[in-house]
Amino acid sequence: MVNGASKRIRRNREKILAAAEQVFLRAGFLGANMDSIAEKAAVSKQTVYAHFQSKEILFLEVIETMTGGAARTIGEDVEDPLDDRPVEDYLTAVAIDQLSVVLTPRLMQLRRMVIGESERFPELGRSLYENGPLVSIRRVARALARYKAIGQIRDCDPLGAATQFNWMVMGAPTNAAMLLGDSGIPSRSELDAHAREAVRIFLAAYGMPSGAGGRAADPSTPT
Amino acid sequence: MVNGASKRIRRNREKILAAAEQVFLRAGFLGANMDSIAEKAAVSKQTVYAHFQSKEILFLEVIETMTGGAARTIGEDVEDPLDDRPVEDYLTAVAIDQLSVVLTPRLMQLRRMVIGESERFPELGRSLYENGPLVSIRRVARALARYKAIGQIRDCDPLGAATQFNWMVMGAPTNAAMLLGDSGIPSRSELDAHAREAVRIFLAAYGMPSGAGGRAADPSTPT
DNA sequence: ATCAAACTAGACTGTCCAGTCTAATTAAGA
DNA sequence: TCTTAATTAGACTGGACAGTCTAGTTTGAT
Repeated sequence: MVNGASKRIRRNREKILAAAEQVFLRAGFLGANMDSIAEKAAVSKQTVYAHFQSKEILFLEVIETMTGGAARTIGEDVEDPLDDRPVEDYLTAVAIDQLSVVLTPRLMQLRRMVIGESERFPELGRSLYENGPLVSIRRVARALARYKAIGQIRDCDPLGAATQFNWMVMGAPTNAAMLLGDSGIPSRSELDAHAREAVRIFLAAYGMPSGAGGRAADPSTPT
Repeated sequence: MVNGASKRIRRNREKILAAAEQVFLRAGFLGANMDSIAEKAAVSKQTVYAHFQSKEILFLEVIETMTGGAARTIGEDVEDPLDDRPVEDYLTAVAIDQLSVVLTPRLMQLRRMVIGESERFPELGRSLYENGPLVSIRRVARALARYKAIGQIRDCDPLGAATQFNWMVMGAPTNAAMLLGDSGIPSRSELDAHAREAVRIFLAAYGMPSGAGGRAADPSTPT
């Protein structure tokens, strides 16, 4: 080959990363074992070590890749509101988008792993926080600032309001999923209802008193 | 001794449990090692095994004790509102109480541990969920039902509203603490402000439109 | 004072596993 | 086709660690 990385090399690398992801997510760093990763990747143990110098390096590579990947996925769907949707519609769309991207078994397992290993690898926790919640919150804050400017929501600190909104939407389902396992992940329709209820509450507090964008608050159909 | 368990036996048992708690919380189940538990307890390894037949049994004992203990602590401070405090005062007191009980390094470490081991020991996750969030939520739901009956909040599903309230209060700080470590635990005054803001938002959505118990919503001073 | 139960130090066993080594095989670019 | 880098199976080393064993010591109830 003329310059580095033939097809086979890249393919093996991917196979190893995929296998390692499965094994690490299920067993954690200490519980995982390099022989089973090699076996699952259908590759010799030697090849694993040819690609990644140590268990720790492989682990970090897997987690960082997943963390970054998740960050990229969120926000591809709902672009910032350069359009002029009413706040309620925008917030509902964002909420549903986030819930359906984040509340998957794969990402919930990642989150459990990172939390569990956060004593051993604190930087992973910080990275997941900054690539996850913080990205979403900042995006919503930007939108809220714009909605505030055009008088669709009250005067408030956009970042603070966005933080509140974020955890009103994500708090209950993520915490349930953390402690109850993947069976704690709500169904699509539960998730939808939850998003709408969160938006309703948020706008009752931050929306305009009555006129303008926000419809009057309707306290029926709670979670 | 006349009947079982002399002082020494109980004392050793406590020493072992205390040492095990420290070691397990720091290192997790797999990362912990029985020799260091024995050493930290200032007890021989043999004695550890005389009290607890295996690492797993000791681990479960430690975690279950902590989980139950935490549940008992919450709610000792704020009794149900047999008194006739206004909703706002009651909810604020509950929020501050919960935040200050739950957001301690020790309980946050327990939570991280349980989440991290929830693949290996799923029952611990369920137990922590039922002894933690669920207890608080049900307590608030009972109170909300009463406040609804006396017309201090709107008509709503008390359990759903209590769930919303719980995660508005606990969502942001616990999630931050999970991923950012104990440095993510907010100070007493941040915690206070956060509790008040959560109550404000909650009452904007669930409180009575204007008169009665809830003061008019005031959107200044967000998180 | 006696004696049984609890405890001690520390050596020991068996298992698991990260990481290495070897010698042979395969594949792909020139 | 030739050559070189990548890969393979599997044996091997060394360390960590759960759990046991032994032989002797302390403790506390009677």
